[in-house]
Amino acid sequence: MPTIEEVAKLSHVSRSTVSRVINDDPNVNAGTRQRVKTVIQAINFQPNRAARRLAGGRARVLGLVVPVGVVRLFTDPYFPLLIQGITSACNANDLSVMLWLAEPEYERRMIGQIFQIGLIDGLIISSMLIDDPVIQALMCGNLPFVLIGRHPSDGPTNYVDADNLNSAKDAVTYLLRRGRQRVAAISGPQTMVAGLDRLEGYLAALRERALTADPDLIANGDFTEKGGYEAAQQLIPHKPDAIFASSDAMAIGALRALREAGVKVPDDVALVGFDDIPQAAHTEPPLTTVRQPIQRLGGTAVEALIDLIESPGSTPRRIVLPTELVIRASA
Amino acid sequence: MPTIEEVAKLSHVSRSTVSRVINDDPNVNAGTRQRVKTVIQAINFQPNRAARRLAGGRARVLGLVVPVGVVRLFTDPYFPLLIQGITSACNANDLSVMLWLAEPEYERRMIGQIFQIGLIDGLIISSMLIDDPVIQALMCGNLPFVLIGRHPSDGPTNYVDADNLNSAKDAVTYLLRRGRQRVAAISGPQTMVAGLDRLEGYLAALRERALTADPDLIANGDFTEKGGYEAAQQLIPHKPDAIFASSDAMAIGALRALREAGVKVPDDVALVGFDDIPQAAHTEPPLTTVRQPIQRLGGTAVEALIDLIESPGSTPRRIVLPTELVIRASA
DNA sequence: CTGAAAGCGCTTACAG
DNA sequence: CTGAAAGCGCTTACAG
Repeated sequence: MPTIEEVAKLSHVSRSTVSRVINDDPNVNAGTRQRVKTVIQAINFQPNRAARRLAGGRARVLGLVVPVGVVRLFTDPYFPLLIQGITSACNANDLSVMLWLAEPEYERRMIGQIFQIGLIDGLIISSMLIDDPVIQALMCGNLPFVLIGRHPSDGPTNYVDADNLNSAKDAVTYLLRRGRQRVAAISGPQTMVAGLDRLEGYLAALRERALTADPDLIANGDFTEKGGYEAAQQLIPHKPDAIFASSDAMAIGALRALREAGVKVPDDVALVGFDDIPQAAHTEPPLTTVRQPIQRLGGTAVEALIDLIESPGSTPRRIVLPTELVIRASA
Repeated sequence: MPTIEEVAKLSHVSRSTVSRVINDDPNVNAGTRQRVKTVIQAINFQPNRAARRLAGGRARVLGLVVPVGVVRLFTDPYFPLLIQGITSACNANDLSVMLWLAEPEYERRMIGQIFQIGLIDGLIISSMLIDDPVIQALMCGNLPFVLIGRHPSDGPTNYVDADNLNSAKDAVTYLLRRGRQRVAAISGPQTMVAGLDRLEGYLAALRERALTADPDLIANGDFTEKGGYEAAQQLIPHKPDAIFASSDAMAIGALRALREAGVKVPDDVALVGFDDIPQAAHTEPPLTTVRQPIQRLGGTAVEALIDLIESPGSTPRRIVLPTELVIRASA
């Protein structure tokens, strides 16, 4: 495995100069730079990341924390897509990814690892619970990090998020405009900001039309198919004529409950989901839903993090990406 | 961030001794060890992995290469489950995971990275093409690696695999025993060992009963739903009374083709899949299929790799995990 | 624009 | 059982 020392020898310069070339330091004579680059190519030199990091440079490695159990990981296409978006952006930027899937049993140890591992330049964290201790700890440390999904704290947290509130509001407004009178909501878990914001969007849409929210028309789900199914069962006796589900998985569960209850979609009850997962196009009837730019969310997070690593201490990055209401047959 | 130096100072020993304690070197006096451990606890010291690795020790980081595009990554629950199994085993062993999702455009660069990054102790690679250059390169290098899915080379490669050949053979034998006369196969891509082995199992089952394989009853798929759909369409005119599909995704595609052609499953055509993905239980009719222990595959790979890192140069590890034929309604 | 030197935080012979 | 020293492969002031 070639080292910087060998490159230096072969190109008749010092290690310092080779290091400058590697790091694109402008203070190198063009000819020298060319010579060094040729040697690097020739012997296929790649700087050792561990050494680089240790010496105070960048390892060019990002950490990614995905704190969900198996069930959601493979139930919900959100995560593969997100991981894909992140990986893709990292590849494009010559960065590697270190993945932590948080399992509750190991969470404490994981927190320790992530900080002190000394191996990563920054961290991306997806869908944390609002009061997750990891975020608290991170805010006290000095490792740059970007959240996927905004964090409600006042601190200078950096995040990238879909515009959950406004998309939910738009979706519900759409139902209202189409003449629906009793629009119900199946909310996501209120321990996650996405759950909170989507419900808030629902309420905002009602408020805008001076409608009062009916507690009987709001049922709690947990973003899963099963949760949506049960929530819909709870809702049906109260005769909604539309349901806004905070996730497609829950919408699909609701669809099942409605079918079982003999309720026609969209004739009796219009149904709108959130996410636009692949199955959404293949339900019966196909689901009208809010499309999140999941991969772009991941890519944008990587870019924000790179930015943050390169210019720390600048103003917090808080990026909100727009969504799109995909109208199919269910509403 | 505490360093080994501080631990040494606080416990009144040298850095060497602290290092020995960290690395469970038996040559440390019990009292000293206790004292050092107490200090480590007290200041929450975690050794810097980059430094450790650089100094010749272990970073306690494994690399994971998953060379598939988005489509398969989120179409196929195989990968999330595998990643989960690997992560889980790593957590249990205090190891971190570095993930590379190989995108074709970056594959060459990725290969370079993986070797020379100097950041990982070993590598797990899943579902490589048979002639993938990464494996060639890896065999020449000196980074310990374990394949998920066997490699047909003669070299001393280490792998963990499901028993694809025998499971496929058993599945087909099951169809034959139930009196099916014209058992067709939808094969996986023949550029992957799993595709190869499962087809080989099909052929072996026929051979065992002294039946000749009919080329018209073998159609090529690519492990996707679409591929299975098209393969089945190709098969139907040749009147099979059973189909063995090399993956559930393909079986689901075949089911759709059969339904569209008005062919009844299992009455007219019995259908067996492979994988036992979650949807398999919810098709109409529910799918009889071969269940792979995907998570265990991942966990076993981690253990084999740890083993390999700790005792390099020992005999190659080639572990084949048994599967299970899950009988539902389709055959 | 370039090089010599110190240092990042560890591990590992070596000597005792 | 323990410590002093060298070294892993880089980066980064510092001096020129």
